[in-house]
Amino acid sequence: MSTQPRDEHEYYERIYTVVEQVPLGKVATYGDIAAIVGDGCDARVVGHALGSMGARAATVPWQRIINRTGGISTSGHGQREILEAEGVSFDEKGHARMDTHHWSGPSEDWVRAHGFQPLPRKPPQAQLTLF
DNA sequence: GTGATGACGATAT
DNA sequence: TATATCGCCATCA
Repeated sequence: MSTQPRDEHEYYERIYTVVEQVPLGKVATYGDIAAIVGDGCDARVVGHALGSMGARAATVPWQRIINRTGGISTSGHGQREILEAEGVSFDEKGHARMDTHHWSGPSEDWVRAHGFQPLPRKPPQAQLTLF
C-alpha cells in the first residue's frame, strides 16, 4: 500500500480530537497539537485544520490554540477576549502567560487509547538558571 | 503533477 | 527580546 487507507478528512478530525482535550483555562501551541497528532502533522496543518472545520468550531476550543510566541495569530474573532474569559492571563505585550497556562498535554492513557503520540517537552534545565 | 498559499516553528543575528 | 530568513507539510488552483 503506497497510500494510507485512512480518509483524508480523518486527518483533520484527528487534530480536532486533540484540540478538544485542551482543558478550560489552558492554552496550547499549534506545534504541540501537531506533535501529539504526529504522522508528519505540522503546526501549519493544524492552523489550516482549525480554519477549515467550519461548523466544527462550535464544539472545538480552537481559541485555546495560539502560536509559539504566545500571541494571537487570528484577528477579528476576539480570540484574546475569549481566553481572558476562560481565565487566561495576558502580558502587556499581548502575549499569553505560557509559563502559567501552557497545556501539559493529554494523559498518556488517553494518548495510548487513541493511538496518538506523547508530547515531547524540551529539557527544562536548559533555560533555568541552575547556576 | 507543479506551483503557490497558509490561524507556524526553529535558528541566526 | 525582537526581527529576519528558511524550512516544514497539507490543501487549493
